[in-house]
Amino acid sequence: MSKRSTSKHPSILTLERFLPYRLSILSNRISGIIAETYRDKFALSITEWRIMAVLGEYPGASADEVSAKIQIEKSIVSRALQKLLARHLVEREVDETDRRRQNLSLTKTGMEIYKQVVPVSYEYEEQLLECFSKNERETFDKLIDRLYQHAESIDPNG
Amino acid sequence: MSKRSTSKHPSILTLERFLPYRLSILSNRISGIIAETYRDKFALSITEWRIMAVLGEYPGASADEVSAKIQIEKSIVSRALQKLLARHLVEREVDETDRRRQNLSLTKTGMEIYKQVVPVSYEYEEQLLECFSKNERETFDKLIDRLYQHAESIDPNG
DNA sequence: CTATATTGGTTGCTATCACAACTATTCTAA
DNA sequence: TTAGAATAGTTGTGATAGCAACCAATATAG
Repeated sequence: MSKRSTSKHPSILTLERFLPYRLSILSNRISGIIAETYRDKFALSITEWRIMAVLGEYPGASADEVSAKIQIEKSIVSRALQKLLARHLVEREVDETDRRRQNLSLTKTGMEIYKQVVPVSYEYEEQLLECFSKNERETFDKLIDRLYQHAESIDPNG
Repeated sequence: MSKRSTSKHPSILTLERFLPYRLSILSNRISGIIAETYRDKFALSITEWRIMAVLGEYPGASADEVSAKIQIEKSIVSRALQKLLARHLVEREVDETDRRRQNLSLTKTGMEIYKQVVPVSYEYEEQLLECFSKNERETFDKLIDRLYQHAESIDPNG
């Protein structure tokens, strides 16, 4: 517990130096740029693209599995899927061994789009990482992963 | 401009290793935890808190300045402000030298809340950074800032 | 001056998100 | 078996985000 209310911190919060804020701004910026590209070039939202990305990696996944994978509410996945189905980028078939479940996969068209988006994404990532040396990339990678692991273990009411 | 379409990248995108995705997940996780605290303990949304944080740092700021500072659409700031005004956490007065402008500041109550939220925020940040050494914190700091600077310079249609 | 552009701020509209309720199917345990 | 819990997925609803249109005040240019 070891929580004390002595003033070990400043009494004013400088937003620009506050880690959660900075990560949020950074992430918004980085996602925003690529979201624009996905939208303009492929008419896909980030969520839609993430669903397709999962299906590219794991064909036959269920909506629930996709939802868990990309950490997006299943209702949101459900509605995004409706659009992808309507555009025939994704198809689904009822799993015969468990008729609650629907196995999802990219259609031929969906796969064509997928194959176009993948390199664009990698190019963008590459462009971002230009500002780091090889060493820095590895460090950044490691630190991000560690922070994520650590954050997962934090109890909001600790 | 030195863009090649030779397959220097894999043909499948592994979402979990894709930087923009990882940053987004990380940021969501980190903001999500603290959002819960703000909501439960102070009935504030992240946006509302950010507005208050700016006003704590810069009393007398205008809605436009707040909006620019926290990089949130002015319409969203406007609506969030309505709530803060209704709860008497923030007050505003028309600037007499420019009657379009309204100078915002925390009320007495708002300041009390502010003083409670600040240490909670710092504690949380501290808790997050536990997983880094002093050196790693500095490195992470530097890399984040550099990446942000760099991202700002990227042309989406480059 | 006065027409026009600019700026600070609000409002309308639509899309998206979060959460809960609901349907249908399958699993579990008496 | 069969009642109740669990699971896959959809839908309803309210809150928030993002964009554009808008109003009012001010600044600028002819």
